[in-house]
Amino acid sequence: MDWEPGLSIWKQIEKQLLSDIADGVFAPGYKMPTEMELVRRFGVNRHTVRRAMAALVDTNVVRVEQGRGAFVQEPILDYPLGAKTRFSQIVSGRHRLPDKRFVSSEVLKANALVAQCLDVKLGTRVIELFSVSEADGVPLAVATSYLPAARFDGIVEIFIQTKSLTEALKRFGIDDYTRKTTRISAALPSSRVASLLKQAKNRPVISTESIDVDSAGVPIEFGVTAFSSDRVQLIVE
Amino acid sequence: MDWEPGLSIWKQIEKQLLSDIADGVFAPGYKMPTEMELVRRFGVNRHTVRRAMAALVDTNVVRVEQGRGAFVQEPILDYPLGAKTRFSQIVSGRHRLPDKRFVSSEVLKANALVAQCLDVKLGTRVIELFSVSEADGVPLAVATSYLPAARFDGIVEIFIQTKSLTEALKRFGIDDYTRKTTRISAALPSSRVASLLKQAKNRPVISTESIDVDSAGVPIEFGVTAFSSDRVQLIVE
DNA sequence: TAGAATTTGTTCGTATGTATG
DNA sequence: CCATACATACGAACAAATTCT
Repeated sequence: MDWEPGLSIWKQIEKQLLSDIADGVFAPGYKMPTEMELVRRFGVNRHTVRRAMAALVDTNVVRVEQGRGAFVQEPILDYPLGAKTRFSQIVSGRHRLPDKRFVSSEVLKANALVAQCLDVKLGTRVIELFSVSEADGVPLAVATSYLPAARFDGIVEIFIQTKSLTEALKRFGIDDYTRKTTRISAALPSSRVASLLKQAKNRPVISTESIDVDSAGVPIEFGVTAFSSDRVQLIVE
Repeated sequence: MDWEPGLSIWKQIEKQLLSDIADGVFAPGYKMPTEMELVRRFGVNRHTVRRAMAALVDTNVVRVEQGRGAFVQEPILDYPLGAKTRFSQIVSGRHRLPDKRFVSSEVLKANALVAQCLDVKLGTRVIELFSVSEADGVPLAVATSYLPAARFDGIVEIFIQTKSLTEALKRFGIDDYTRKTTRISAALPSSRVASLLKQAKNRPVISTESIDVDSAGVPIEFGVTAFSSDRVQLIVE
């Protein structure tokens, strides 16, 4: 690399790395070269490389983790939390292609939490449905939904076909439902969730618990969702 | 330890540990004895101890972290996110004693994010104010507030006296202000934030960015808050 | 699961060029 | 011309976190 006079070397390196990222040489979510590799590539001191990287961290273009490396920040989707927000609408409204992948489902007896949230008796049979929400093929969240089995028998098959819970609920006569309350917390993902999200186990997830009710106010779904904190931000108005 | 007949040993151990926790022998947030220590204390096999611990994890009384140990879960404060929610009201409403500790403050020039959120020119002088919000002496959140320096000159001293930003803003003629939007994400804390929160660096925080506006709609404060995810849960109606 | 290797973070020290008064 | 301050750039050593074997 030959240096233009008048502009400091670290700024020229910053510029070069920035254009590499823009060109997709280093893709979002993936690891950047190590400092030593960049030292060799640019033929400068490690401090100089670090100065350039620090500038990229400042502008939120990359994120650095001690002992692991530097990673290109992914575009963050703003996910508004409202009574009627629907995943597919939000994602396609951002000009990204939404998809909801079925993972697995099971019928089991409601534990204390599920029973309370769905307002059913302890031990009532409920459907547990795992799915992954994606945008442009990148997983954004893994959702666990609980629905009363008696009322929604066979909904899983419809969900697999339509890839939409909203759509599946319509087939059961529920044209409209609203989000009641949402509890928000943060946690580290289990290895299963981390692998479904295709993210490192040490990156946190935003975890939400929410209850959807039909127009009569009867709970129809209790959902636990883990959002990748690197790819999604929740917005409250 | 002598075992009562008719009740499985692991349940008796669970009961004993539960009462130890209730008695404060193991305090919230602190480490439980290691499995091997419990094995020696109860004179049983490690599997029996693990069975009891698993029950405590199920009921969310303790949390275990691989390689670190088991920790007594702390009581989780539900923190409603609303346009007019005030920290001290929420905490005292839960019959806990709120406190807001001043940490440090500084006057500096607004960077891009701060300038945009406060709707001021880049480089405008702003007050940066760090504080820790506590309930019963336990830190719940560290807050970083940015206020335009020109309008709120001397507010830091008032904040230190009154321990309340709401109160301090009143002295500047702001009797009422509302939260506009809140962005919610999750992250791992910096070492500074972790130590202020008195929590492990590998436990995530819930991070919020919010803008407060006065009754005329003019931004008066931009706040970045890191909530301990082990002690606080955000609630959206 | 214990230690080695890898990778980033921090702190010394040295030297150089530039702007300022 | 000199003194000072400041940003840049390089070198070496060690600390801390993670990953590999």
